[in-house]
Order: sequence, then C-alpha cells, then structure tokens
Amino acid sequence: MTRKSSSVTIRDVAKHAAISVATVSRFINQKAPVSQDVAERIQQVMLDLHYVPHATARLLATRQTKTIGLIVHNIHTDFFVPLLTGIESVVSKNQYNLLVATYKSPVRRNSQPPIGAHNTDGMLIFADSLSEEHLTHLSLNDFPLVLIHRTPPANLKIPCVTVENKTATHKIIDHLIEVHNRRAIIFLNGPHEQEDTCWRQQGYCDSLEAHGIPIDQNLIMDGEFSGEIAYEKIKKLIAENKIPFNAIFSGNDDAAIGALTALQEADLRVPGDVSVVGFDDSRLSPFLNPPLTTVRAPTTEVGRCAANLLFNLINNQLVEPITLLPTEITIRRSCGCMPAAAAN
Amino acid sequence: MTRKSSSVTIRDVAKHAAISVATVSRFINQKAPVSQDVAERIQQVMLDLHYVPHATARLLATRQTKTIGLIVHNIHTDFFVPLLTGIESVVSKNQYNLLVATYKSPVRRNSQPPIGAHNTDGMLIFADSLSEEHLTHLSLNDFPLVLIHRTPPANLKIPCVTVENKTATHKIIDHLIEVHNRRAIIFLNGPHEQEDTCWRQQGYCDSLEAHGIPIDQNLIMDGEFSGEIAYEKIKKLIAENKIPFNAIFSGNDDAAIGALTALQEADLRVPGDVSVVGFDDSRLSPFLNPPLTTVRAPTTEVGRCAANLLFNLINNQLVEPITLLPTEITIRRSCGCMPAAAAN
DNA sequence: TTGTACGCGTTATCAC
DNA sequence: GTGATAACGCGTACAA
Repeated sequence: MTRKSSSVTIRDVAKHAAISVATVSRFINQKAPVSQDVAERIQQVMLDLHYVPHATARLLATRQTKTIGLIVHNIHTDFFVPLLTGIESVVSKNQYNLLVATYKSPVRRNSQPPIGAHNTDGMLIFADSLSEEHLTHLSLNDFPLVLIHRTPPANLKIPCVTVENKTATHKIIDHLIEVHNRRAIIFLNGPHEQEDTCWRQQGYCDSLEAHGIPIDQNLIMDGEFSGEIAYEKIKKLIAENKIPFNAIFSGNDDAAIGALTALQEADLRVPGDVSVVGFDDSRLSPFLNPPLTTVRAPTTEVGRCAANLLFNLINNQLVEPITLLPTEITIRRSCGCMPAAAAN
Repeated sequence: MTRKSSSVTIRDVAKHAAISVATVSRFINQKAPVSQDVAERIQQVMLDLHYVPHATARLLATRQTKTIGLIVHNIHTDFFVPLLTGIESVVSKNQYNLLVATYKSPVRRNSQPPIGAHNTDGMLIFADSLSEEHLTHLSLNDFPLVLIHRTPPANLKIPCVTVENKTATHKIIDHLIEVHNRRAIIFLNGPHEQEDTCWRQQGYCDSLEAHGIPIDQNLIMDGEFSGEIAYEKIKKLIAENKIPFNAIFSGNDDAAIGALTALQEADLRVPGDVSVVGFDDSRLSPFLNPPLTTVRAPTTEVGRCAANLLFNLINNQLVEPITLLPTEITIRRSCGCMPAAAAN
C-alpha cells in the first residue's frame, strides 16, 4: 500500500534551497521572520517541486487539520445544494477544507461517525444526524460544534442556527383560510425526529385553532419530506376518497412536488380544486406548474451563518447560542393567487 | 486549544501490560497471533486506561488517509446533487471519507488545489477544474485519479467516465427537425473549456448538416450552462428581434429554465411558438411548465462509476481507461409532443 | 510468539 | 536569522 516514495517533503525543499527544514517550516507558517533572500529561494523551490505540506504529519505535530466536517443524514435532496453553497463559501474564505459525511446515529449499535476530532477541527451537524450521546461526548471534550436546524440537548451548550418555522407556517395557513377560504387542509409533515417538523405542525395547528377549525388527525399525514412518499400518500388519499380536502400544506417543497404530481394525475386542478403550498422555496419552486406558493427559508444563509459560527468557535471567540433566521411567505400561484409577475 | 487532555498512548498500554508496543499494536490490528495470556492483559489495560488509538498517528504511519477527494469548480448547481449522491454511496460503502473542494486552476500557475496526495488517497476531478499541469504532476506520481466529464490530456493515462453527448444531441435535434418541423434552432452552449460543450455542439451541427440546413453562427450563443445567463441572452434575442427562431436547444437543463422564463415573459408560447429542449434531465425537468423534453444523462451513475473506478485504482486493480455512459432522449411536452402520461 | 528500533513529515525547543 | 534535533503516536521490518 506504499503509494509513493517520491513524495516531496519539507526536507527536499530544504535541501534544494540549501537551508534547514526548520527555516522552511518557519517560512511556511510565518512563525518568524526570514531573510528576503531565503524567502524567495524557498518560494521558488516549493513551486518547482510542487511541494505541498503533508496534512496528516502536520496534524500529528500540531493537532490541527485545517478542515471542518459536515454531517448530514441525506445528501439526496435539493435542500442540500444551497446549504452546501453557503458553507462552502465560508470554508474556502477561511482557507479550510470541507469533509462531507452522510451518517445517521443508529438507535442501538454503537457505531462511530466517520468524522470527528481525529480528522476535523470542528463540525457542522445537520438536524438529527448525530445522537445525543455522540453530541454529548464531543461537546464535553470541548470540540467545536455547531448545530443546524436543531437545538442542543438539555445541559449542553452547543450553538445552533435554524429558521423561524412556526410563525411562517401560521401565516401561510392563515392565508389559505382567510384569502382562499380553504378549511380542509392536509398537512404533509416531515420525519418526527426533526425539529422543523414539530414547529411546522405547531404553526399549522395554531392557525386552525385561531380560526376555530377543529384539528382533524386524519388530515395530518407523514410525507417524510420526500417527493415519492408524498406522492404515494396523496394518491392513496384521492383513491380512497374518504377524506375531503381542498388544500395541502406540504412540510417542504420536495414533498409538494409529489403532491402536485398526484393531484395532476387525478385530474384535480391546482389551485382550482386544491390549493397547494410548501416550505423552503427551493430552487425549482418558481418553475413548478403552477408556481408554488411557499415559505422562503434562507438556506444558503443558514449554511453561511453556521460555518461562520464554527470558525468563531475554533478561534475561541464568543458566539450566539442560538441564531434564528427569518422566513417569509412567497406568494405565487398554487395557493390560488394570481401575482402580477409570472416568474420568480 | 488543548482538545485531548487524556492522551494515553500505546506506550502506556504496553508499560502497564508489561509488554512491548509492537505486541500491543499487533493485537489491536490482529496482524499476528498473540498468546492468550497477553491478549487478556492488553485487553484489560486498554479498558482500564480508556485507551483509544490515535487516528492521525496511525494514518501517518500507514501513509493512508482513508479519504478521497472531489474537485469541482462550482457547487451551486443541480447537477451536483445526483453526482454527489452517486459518489457518496460508494465512498461510504468503502468506509471512506469524502473531501469536497471547489477549485479552479487559474491560468497563472501559483496556486495549489486544496486537496491532493497530502490529504487524500485518490481524487475525482470534474470537468476542467484542474489544469493539465496539475493533472500531469499528480498522474506522473502515480496518484490515483479519475476524471469526470473530461478526457485525459494526451500522453496521460487517467481513466475517465463521461456520458455520450454527440449522438444524443444529434437525435434530439433530429426530433426537432423531423417531427416538429423546426429548422431555426438556437443552440445555447456551455463553457468552451468543457468537453461536453464541444460534443453537444458537434451533434447539433451534424444533425443540421444531415438535414441540409446551413449552420448559422448567429444561432449559436453562449448560455454558460447557467439559467441566469441563458435568460438574459434569450431576452435580448427576443427584444432585438433580428434573428428569427422557432426552437431552442439548451446545452443543459439549467439554462433551459432561463430560456423558458424569458420566452414566457415575452408571451411566446412553448411549444406553440417555440420548441425548447435541454440536456441532463435534471430533477426538475419533469415539473417545468411545460415538462421539458431533454436528454437523460445518468449523472448518479456517473458518480457511482467514477468512485468505483477510483477505489479499484487505490486497490491496484486494472480499470477501463474510458467509460462512456449511455444517454437517451426523454420526450415530454416542451418540444411539441403530447405524451400520454402527464408526469414522470 | 515477542521485542528493538526506526520511519512517517511536521512543528517546537533549544542553542548559536 | 538560522540550524540540529527532539517530540507527535503508531506500524513494522528485522531480530531473537
């Protein structure tokens, strides 16, 4: 498994520049002033030899990796692109690397996440990808951690950044009820372990209650934030034809697509027969047919913000314990409105 | 910055078990049989001391990183999700980590990519993110490399995986001409540095020639594979009203969205006035208005395949020098057809 | 089966 | 400013 003995090391640079390794190291890390002459020589040799410091060796010596980790449980979603875009911009601005891992703490078996203190300087943890136990262990060791779309377990002081779910949901349901006179509103909720799900459900219920509409558990169904699952659920709902409804609030835009498809296949008109609204304002929402009325969540900003917090932590600076980014309703056509501008 | 206060090393274990470090190491890695008595003693001491092997030191000693790298020049695109999905599935199956870097080799040669032999065991390189010089250097050092959507420079034997561009494009243009009688077809091409662009342009030209339609350079415009840029270009084209056209072949689906938006704003009907077709069959294509006729590219499969090749390389196995994945036309509505099934 | 000693590529600590 | 050299923690010939 020995890859290459031809790997160029700091010793090679030193030799070619006719200088000691210590000086080369100092120059690279700007640890101490180096004479102009020597600096230029080293610079040149490094370029010629394509020298790149060996990350692992450096870590062993300094205990720094210059990389941060991101743990998510599912990469296969449009939500991931803007999140990663935000994170990546900050990471590269800080000259760091990004290690991406898909992982989900299992309930029983004691497996370890693939990334941690041994290969990162800090981690971004999305939603419920890491168990409380893992979180606790890392946090207690003072390892820099920032939670995304999830609050820390009790007793643990881990900063988190998420978006305002409840009020926005409340408002969009209000809109459905007050403007479009929809009162039989299906709620396609997400995974129960995810906090967003809870808050969105809360907003949904609050709005109904505020309008004196009793909450019908039959209207609340698991969409799992998945287009496929939402599609199946709505298709079945229509086929059984036992529960009347005239609107669907989908917990996220992905699931809304599935709902839209199922409605279309059943020849139900949107928004004529059924209003549909979503959450996230993902990239494709303005282009759906009809364009989707939804809640705009600043996902790129979430990623950027979380990454910035993490770097503050790594640099031993104080950070806000909790950052709640604002959301806002984006009215398009799927709810029944006819906004002037056709596109985005 | 002291993270691990409890730094108990293999030496401590050896000392407490009254045994040598070598034996402890062998026991841990099951490299050679150890006497029952010794095994039990080591086991006990490791438990008592809460010993955990230091991952980094281990990597330094074995010259392995257990991570592979992915270099792309732009994360901010829907193309990235399926690609990453494919790669990630293989990476985690192999118990490896994935380091993601956005990077683009500058024309001037003074920068190094953030990932390389120093922090990965092999790399996946998308399109033209890395210059020939960087490629050459890595390849000459026998560093495992797999190219995605790009062939290797001459003289370099780097395996690559890409998709069939030319024939599919040829066919979809044929479709536009033969079935829908469109002969003034705009081509929104991608970045000139990207190979996909060239092949798609070739397919476009071949089809026109085969039908005796002269190639009009005015119809070929840079869409840069970007929705925004395509939008501006088509908007301007319509406003100037100097070049008549009745179809648009967009180099990728992203740009097709921009085109669609521009046409819609100008009250041009799709496909009534203008047929629009794309390339990629990205996730949102079936949901556009109208659903987009496009070329389906197996992007997830590309990612999976490239990652598999890379692992073969890492394990010193032989690999195919070039893998060309098939593409196929997906007929929806934007070309003018009216397929039976409404949605995908 | 077990032990000794060296190498992995850097940084840190001294001297000079 | 610069240069030796000792860590860093582990794997592994080579010996025994």
